[in-house]
Amino acid sequence: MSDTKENIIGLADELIRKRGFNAFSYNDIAVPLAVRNAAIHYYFPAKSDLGEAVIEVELRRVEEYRRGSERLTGEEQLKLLVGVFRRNNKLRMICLMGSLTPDYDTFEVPMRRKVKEMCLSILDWVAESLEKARGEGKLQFEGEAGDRALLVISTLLSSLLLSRVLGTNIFERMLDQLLQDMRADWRVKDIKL
Amino acid sequence: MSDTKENIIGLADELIRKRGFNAFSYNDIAVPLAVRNAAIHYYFPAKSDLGEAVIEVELRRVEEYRRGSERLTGEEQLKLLVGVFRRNNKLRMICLMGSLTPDYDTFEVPMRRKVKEMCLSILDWVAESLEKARGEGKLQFEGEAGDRALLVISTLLSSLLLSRVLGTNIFERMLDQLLQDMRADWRVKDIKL
DNA sequence: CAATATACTTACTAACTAATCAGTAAAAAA
DNA sequence: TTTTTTACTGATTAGTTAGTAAGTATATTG
Repeated sequence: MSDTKENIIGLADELIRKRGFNAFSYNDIAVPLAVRNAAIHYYFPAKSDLGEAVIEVELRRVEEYRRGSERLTGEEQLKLLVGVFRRNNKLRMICLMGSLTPDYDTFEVPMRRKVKEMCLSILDWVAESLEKARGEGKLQFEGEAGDRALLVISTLLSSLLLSRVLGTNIFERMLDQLLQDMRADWRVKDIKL
Repeated sequence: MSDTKENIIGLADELIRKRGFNAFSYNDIAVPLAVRNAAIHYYFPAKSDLGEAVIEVELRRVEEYRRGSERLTGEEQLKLLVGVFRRNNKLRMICLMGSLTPDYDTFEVPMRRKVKEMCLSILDWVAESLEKARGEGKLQFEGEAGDRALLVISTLLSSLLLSRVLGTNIFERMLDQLLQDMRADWRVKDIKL
C-alpha cells in the first residue's frame, strides 16, 4: 500500500475518532497531507469507501491483537484491551465503535455491514478473553461471556465519551466500578486491569 | 412558546437522536414542517442555538422526572429511567448523551457547557435513585453512588447504540447483565427494571 | 525503446450548507 | 387608531461539500 494511501486512512481514522465521520471533509485530510482532494478520490472514490477502509484496518488490527495474544492469560488479554482504551483516553480520542454507531443510520448499507462486522469481531475477542479469565479463576460473572462482553465494551466505550466531557479521571472511576463486580474474590481488592 | 418553535425543537431533537447533530440540516426541518429555512433562523440564529435549545428542553424534562418521582422508591425511579430508554430503543432512537458526546469536540464552547450540564444532571438523578434503592435494600453495590451511576448510564447509552447495529434484543441482554451485579440478594433472580 | 499502468494534479461543478436581509401580514399594545 | 411587535416569507449569498474529467510526470513492463 502506497504511503499516501496509508496516510489518508490513518488521518481519516483520527478524524473519525476526534470529530466524527459526518464532521470531517476531504479538505481536512488534503491540507495536512499536502495532497489535492482529487488524490483522496483517486484511492477512495466515495467517502464511504474511505470509511470502509478505516474499518477494515481496524478489523485487521483486532485480528492481529487476537493472534498476538493467543498465548497470554485471559487476564493479560483484558489488560491489553484496557491499555488500548487508556491510550485513546489520553489522546482524547474515542473508539471507532463509539464514533460510528451513533451515525449508523446515516451510512449506506455496505458501510453499515462493515460497522456491524467490526462490532461483532471486537465483542467476540472480549468474550473469549473473559471466558478464559473466568476459567482461570481471575474473574467472576454469571451468564454467557458474550453478554458480559457487551457490558465491558459498553463501559470502555462510554468512558471515552464521558471523560472528554467530564474529565479524564472518569475513565478510571468507571473501570474500577466495572471490576468491582467481576472480582473473583470480593475480599481481594487488588485486581487491576 | 409558539407552535412552530416547539415543532422545530421537537424535530431537531428527533433528528439529533436518529442521525446526529452534524448530519441534519435546516432543510431537514423546514420541509416536513412546511416552513422556510429563514423561519428556523428567526428563532435560532445559529445552528448551535438550536442545539442548545434541544438540550435545555431535555434538561427541563430531567428536572420534571426528578420532581415528579420524588416520592417513589429508588427502585421505582430506576424503573422509570429504564422505561424511557426502552421506549427510545423501540423507536431506534439513541439518547442525547449518546448522540452529542461523540461530536463534543466539534461544538462551540457554550454548547459544550450545555452538554456537560446535561450529562451531570442525568448522572446526578441516577446517582440519587441508586443511593435510595441501596438504602432500601433493593440494590447492592460498593463505592459511591455517583460512580455506579456512570456504569448504569454507560450501559443504557451503549445498549441503544449497539441494539441499532446488532438487533434490539441487545438492550435487554445488557440490562440483565447490569442487574446481575446489583442484585441485593444473589439468590433471588426476580428483580426486574 | 515503446506501451502501459501508477500516482497523482489542475481545474472544475452541481448540490448543499448555514446564514442574512429586506420585506409583509397580522396581532398586540399604546 | 396609530404604533410597535411578532412571526414569519422571499430572495439571495458566500462558503463548503463530495465528486469528476482531463491532463501529466514517473515508474514499470513487454
